[in-house]
Amino acid sequence: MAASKVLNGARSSSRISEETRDRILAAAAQLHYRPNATARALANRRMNTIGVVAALNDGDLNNYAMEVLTGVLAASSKHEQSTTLFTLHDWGADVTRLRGWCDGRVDGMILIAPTLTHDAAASLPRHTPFVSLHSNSPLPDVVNIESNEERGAYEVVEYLIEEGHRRIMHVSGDPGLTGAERRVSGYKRALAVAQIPFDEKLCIPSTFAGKDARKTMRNWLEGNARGALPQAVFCANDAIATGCMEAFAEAGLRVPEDISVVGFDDTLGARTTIPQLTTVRQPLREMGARAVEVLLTLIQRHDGEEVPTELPNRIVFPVELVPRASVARPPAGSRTVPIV
Amino acid sequence: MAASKVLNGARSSSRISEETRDRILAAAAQLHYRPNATARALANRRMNTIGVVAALNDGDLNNYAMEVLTGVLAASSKHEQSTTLFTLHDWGADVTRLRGWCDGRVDGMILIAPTLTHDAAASLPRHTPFVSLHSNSPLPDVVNIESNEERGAYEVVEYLIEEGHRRIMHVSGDPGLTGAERRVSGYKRALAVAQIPFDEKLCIPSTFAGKDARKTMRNWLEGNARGALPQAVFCANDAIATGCMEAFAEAGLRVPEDISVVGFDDTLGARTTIPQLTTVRQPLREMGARAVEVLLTLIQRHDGEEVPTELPNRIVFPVELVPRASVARPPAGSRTVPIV
DNA sequence: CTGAAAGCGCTTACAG
DNA sequence: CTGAAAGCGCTTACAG
Repeated sequence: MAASKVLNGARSSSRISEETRDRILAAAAQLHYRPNATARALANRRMNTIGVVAALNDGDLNNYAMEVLTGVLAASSKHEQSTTLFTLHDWGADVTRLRGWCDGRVDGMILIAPTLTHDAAASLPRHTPFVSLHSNSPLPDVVNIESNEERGAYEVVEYLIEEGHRRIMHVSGDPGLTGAERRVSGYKRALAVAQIPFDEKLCIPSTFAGKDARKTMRNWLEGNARGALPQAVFCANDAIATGCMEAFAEAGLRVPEDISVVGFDDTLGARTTIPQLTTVRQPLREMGARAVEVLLTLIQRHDGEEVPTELPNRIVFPVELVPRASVARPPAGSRTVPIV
Repeated sequence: MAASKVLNGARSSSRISEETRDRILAAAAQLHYRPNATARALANRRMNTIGVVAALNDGDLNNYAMEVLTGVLAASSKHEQSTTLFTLHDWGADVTRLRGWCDGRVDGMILIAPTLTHDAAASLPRHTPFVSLHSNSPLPDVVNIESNEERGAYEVVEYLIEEGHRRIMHVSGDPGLTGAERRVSGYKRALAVAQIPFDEKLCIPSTFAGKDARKTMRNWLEGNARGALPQAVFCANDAIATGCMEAFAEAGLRVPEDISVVGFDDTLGARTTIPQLTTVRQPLREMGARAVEVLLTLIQRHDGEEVPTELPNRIVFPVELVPRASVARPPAGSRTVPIV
């Protein structure tokens, strides 16, 4: 009836008389009428909800995902969309679950740092729009939001070099992940530009989880003489940096007096270490917010609305060096690598 | 048709012949049939989704809420429920929004640390079941999950006293919040038992946000002579403790050599400070998981199912002292308060 | 054991 | 400007 129009407000403005309008409103108020979201969703084919999918490490969301989520929440609440959060343990094993969630309970999905095989990606349902953030590989028909990681890595290593460091270690993320590889590239490029030879023994593989990095660094410290210590460590993310700082503290090494440390991401954790961490800021919240905006236009288009916006397959955000207290000039007597 | 029964599986087991059953399944597979969640929800009056509501500080979820959320996510995914996350800025101003979310899009709501006035609480819709965690005041008809905060505060202060501290500062949470007050009580009680007179000047009001605590402690350090320094600080949560540790680091004070610090909650942040933080563990994940279990039985009951479980209004979880590296015996020459 | 029918609570052409 | 009707895609008595 007309009730629907009136109650949905602005939409059909003028076509109802003041009187019936008031009558409807009065009745609604008296009956404590509350529209039902599921019925509305069924009729509209629109749940006004967006889904967010992230993998859990050790049972919890990491700081990186949290930052992105924060941006997503802000943007979707601005657009009066609910956001439902789905977690999985392993992108490979859990695609089936992911597919199952695309049953109309959400209008679209944001995938945070998915690592999907080509086949898995191809099996994603076509009736649900997707946006990914930092996808490990390009997903067909999915717009991917990423940041200029290689450049960030380059800049932070360049910065260390400018501060006088030459013997710079890199503790990298999970081997095989694009994000990890891009940081290694940036690291190598900065060394090359400064004509510092790349030393394989200073490029230590680890994972993006802080716990692993702590162990990795502990082992390294046990297995190497004090003289082998680098002047600075470029860690592939803030969690790794924190893990390394813990290992250094245990070994009696002071940051930054004995060794400089830099991270990547600029998550909340980067500001609660002591000293605060020099890092490369990825605008994760903005990226999360943008994911929502993009997804929303994808959903409109999917609904058949004519949306003029052009959408590229990739959106690349700039990164930014954030100097804080964890970097100092190398200690006077520290061993340096001769310029080749 | 019978299709519904077959596709919903186990439910009506035997009453359909093998043959039609197979026929149905085959057709479903061939048509790529996917049940629609909103239609199902409308018919069942059950969305299989639970809502979580938390307030934002400075635009993001704090570590406390994160831990709870993690527990909620684990439990709801175990029960094959989605969880949608709602954020608000102010419990007082946003009750209207909260009410609006109770429109069938979720089957029940978990409120994380709500601070609702009596009136606001009374205005919560009766058609949606609620569970609260650490509610600031008892909510009518809402089961509240909390922990033994007073006892936790008592135990950690007692521990500091056992370690030889007598001049113990407390940096408290937001004045007026029950959680903050309970910690103050425990602090006072432990002092009283040890016959240490309560010194108002050592009970510093702050807020549960780490940033504020950092400022609070900075100001305190500037306004007080070094001799006035306490031997130990009991902080009302881990974020406050981290903020204080930062202020101490800036002032050149070493933890725990110059001053001991303890926190409360045992969030992830407690393990990434250097030194790691001695704290009082609240089993936040378990509490979040329990909230889901309780809410689910509330929902069943609401649906008219006979659920035998008795549900108390309050569920109180025990807390546990977690000694780590941020506490040492007080420095030899430090000023102590004479026993009265 | 199976199928036709009504209903969940909305929205939206469509005919007056 | 307004109201009666059909439809969104399921589930569940109910009659065969």
